[in-house]
Amino acid sequence: MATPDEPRAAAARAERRRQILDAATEVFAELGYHEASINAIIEKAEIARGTFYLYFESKAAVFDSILDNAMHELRARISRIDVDDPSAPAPQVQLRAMLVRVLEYVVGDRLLTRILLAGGHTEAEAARRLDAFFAEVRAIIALALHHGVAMKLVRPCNQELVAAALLGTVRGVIEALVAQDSPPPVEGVVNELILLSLRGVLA
Amino acid sequence: MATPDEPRAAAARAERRRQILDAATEVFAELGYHEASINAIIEKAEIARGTFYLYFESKAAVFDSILDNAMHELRARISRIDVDDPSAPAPQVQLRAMLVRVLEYVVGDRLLTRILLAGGHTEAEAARRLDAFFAEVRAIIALALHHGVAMKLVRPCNQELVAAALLGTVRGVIEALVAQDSPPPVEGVVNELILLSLRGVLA
Amino acid sequence: MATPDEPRAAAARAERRRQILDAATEVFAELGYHEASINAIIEKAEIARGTFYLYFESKAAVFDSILDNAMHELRARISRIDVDDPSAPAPQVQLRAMLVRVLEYVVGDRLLTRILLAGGHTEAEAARRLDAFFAEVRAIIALALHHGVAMKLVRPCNQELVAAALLGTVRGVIEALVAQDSPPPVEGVVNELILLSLRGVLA
Amino acid sequence: MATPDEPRAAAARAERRRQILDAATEVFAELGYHEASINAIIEKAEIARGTFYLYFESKAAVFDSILDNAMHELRARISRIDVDDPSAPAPQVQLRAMLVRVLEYVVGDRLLTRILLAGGHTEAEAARRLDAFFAEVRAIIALALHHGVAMKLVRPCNQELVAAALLGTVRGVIEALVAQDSPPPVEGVVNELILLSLRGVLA
DNA sequence: CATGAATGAGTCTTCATTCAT
DNA sequence: CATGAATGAAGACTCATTCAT
Repeated sequence: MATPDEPRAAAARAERRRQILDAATEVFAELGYHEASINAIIEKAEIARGTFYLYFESKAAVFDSILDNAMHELRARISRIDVDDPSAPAPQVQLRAMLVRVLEYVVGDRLLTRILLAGGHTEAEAARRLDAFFAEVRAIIALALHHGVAMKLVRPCNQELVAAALLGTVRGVIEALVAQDSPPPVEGVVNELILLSLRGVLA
Repeated sequence: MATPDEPRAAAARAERRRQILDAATEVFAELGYHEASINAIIEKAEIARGTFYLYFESKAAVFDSILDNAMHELRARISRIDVDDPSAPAPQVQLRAMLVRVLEYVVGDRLLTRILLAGGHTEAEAARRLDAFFAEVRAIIALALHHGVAMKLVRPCNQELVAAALLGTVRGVIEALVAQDSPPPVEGVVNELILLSLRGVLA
Repeated sequence: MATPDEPRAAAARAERRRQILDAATEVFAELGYHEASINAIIEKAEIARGTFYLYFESKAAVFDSILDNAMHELRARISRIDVDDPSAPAPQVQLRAMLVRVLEYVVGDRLLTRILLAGGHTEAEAARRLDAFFAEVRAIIALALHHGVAMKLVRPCNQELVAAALLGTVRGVIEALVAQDSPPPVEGVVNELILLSLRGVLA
Repeated sequence: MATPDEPRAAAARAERRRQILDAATEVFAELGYHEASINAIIEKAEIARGTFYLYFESKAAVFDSILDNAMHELRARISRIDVDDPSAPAPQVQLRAMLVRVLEYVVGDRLLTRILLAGGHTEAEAARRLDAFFAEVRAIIALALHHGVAMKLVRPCNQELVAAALLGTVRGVIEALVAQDSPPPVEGVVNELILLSLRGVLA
């Protein structure tokens, strides 16, 4: 009797989850982790208090889930630049494509991005994972620089430091983008970004 | 009879205030605004609950005071670059000196810096002022770019965007610095930073 | 499915509210507004701290609610005396009936009455409303005297002053009544009260 | 060396006490016992915090002292009416004189009177003594009625009850008086009061 | 599964009182 | 005597979480 309902039920469940996640995202983006109350979330999601805890075990859990999802999406858009495969596009082309993907995602979900960049989530677990994520990205950049230097494409430099700097550059641009109500087309922004960064590091 | 005591009393008061401010800075840096409890602050400062309220009217007030102080110090170290006065040092020299001043301050008070960069201080007033501060800095950078372009020193670019990017670059570097237990000498960092940024924008 | 529960839930809610109101009335009557602590109220009501705030938004709010209710009941028992309608009972009969109604209510809820007469409720809003209430009653008495004088039933007098005096008289009697553990039958008290007051003002 | 200073010192001490008492009276009259803070009192008295406790052992103590003083003054103005001494003025004359004395005092120190009538001083000791005072006055009135009945001057009545009523009458009038900014001459008020009360009780 | 009433630990803040100078 | 900095007990209120229906 339950069997044929199961997939339908699972779908319904996933939908519910989504509904809560969306409401929570809005609330967290607007108020930050601490000021955001379960109350605000369940009101926006139009569910009862207890229902919330049927889908997430705590306020921290929704927050982590939201962040995880965002980091997952970003990871999917960030790829190591392939310099070995001769059939791959030129490094600059790959870089540009990646930046376009990232910025488009980021601009497309400004709420999420705001949460991601807000920092100060004393929610311990989330803070740890977010740090880890940025460390990961920094490492990717550092590695790219390393390869670049080896290939004499990039000037010699303190790669760790420059990676941190470049990550900051991108974050600065993203912050500027998501702060605006109607962000400009991503293409132009990426042009500036690449111009600025590449000239800074190329040999 | 009371006269000679007055300055001493005032000094004692200032000292006490400092003691609280220092404790609060530590706590805010470690836990963020919300998780930081008055309890934690007074325990670290080794004072009684009431004493705290003798020196600050609320938790928000200490926090604001800490941030204000930091922003004040930073403002004092940030100066517009003088390109008109022929007796002034070359722009690049001025820029380097400024960056050294700023980074040295920032590295010297890592706790404060962490608070400054943490963001997500739902303390409304503080958030507002911090935003204003960064907007100010961004405006200074944008103006410098503007002059640079006019003087043909800087390549034409979207100055607002590049200013946001450069501010991000510096923040990225600062974050990397304050995250380390024993930060490297500031000079070298500034060299990298200048190399990276200037090459990115010069004509 | 939810429909039949709704009225039951509403009833349960009203009951809970009553339970808190009753506990609070006892506590306020015994200790006065300020000494009465939320703690004392919830202990007497045997509910948790949070539950209290589910039904009243603040200590002041319960207090106001209690007073409002008392004033409402009293207003319902106080009526202007009708001297125009020939089918109405004689003024003295109406007066007596009103006093019986009022005193019976007052004796029936001695706790409430004590709160009402206690005064000194620094709870600003409550104080304002209570003053307004007594002013209202005084005005009704003054008007009655006014009519009485016009009809030559009442001797000429400073009506405002006499109204204040008569209100005081009734309050004096009420205070005496509620101070006793087993108040005497209201009828006798009303007899004395009417005898005393009427002889004082009749022409 | 100390001896000749002693009286002077004692006088200074008494003056200081007075100064505090006056300030406290103002504050208590305006704010009531609970809202009145030691802070407000010492500010108005222009003394230091510790100094207050040199003259009164607690907030309750000042309050008690103020009330005691007021009750003392009133007691001095309230006297049993002498009906036995043939050389004494007629009872009604004595009564009138007493009421004039009382009302004049009461109008002359409206702040004190407000405190006296405010009630709701959860300050336990004060409440007890105030109750005792009013009980005392009520007893005096009851006794007078008793004598009056015995002498066939007063109609038979429930003397306790009527005493409570009459005390209420006077309180009602006093309240009306002290509520006004510029109270009317006491004589007229006493006339109304006597007319009202005597007619109510005379045989 | 959904509900929402109930819970109580935890927070900030006030203020009467003390005591070293 | 006078001072006022320091104290800490006590109070009102919030909000994440649980659980009986």
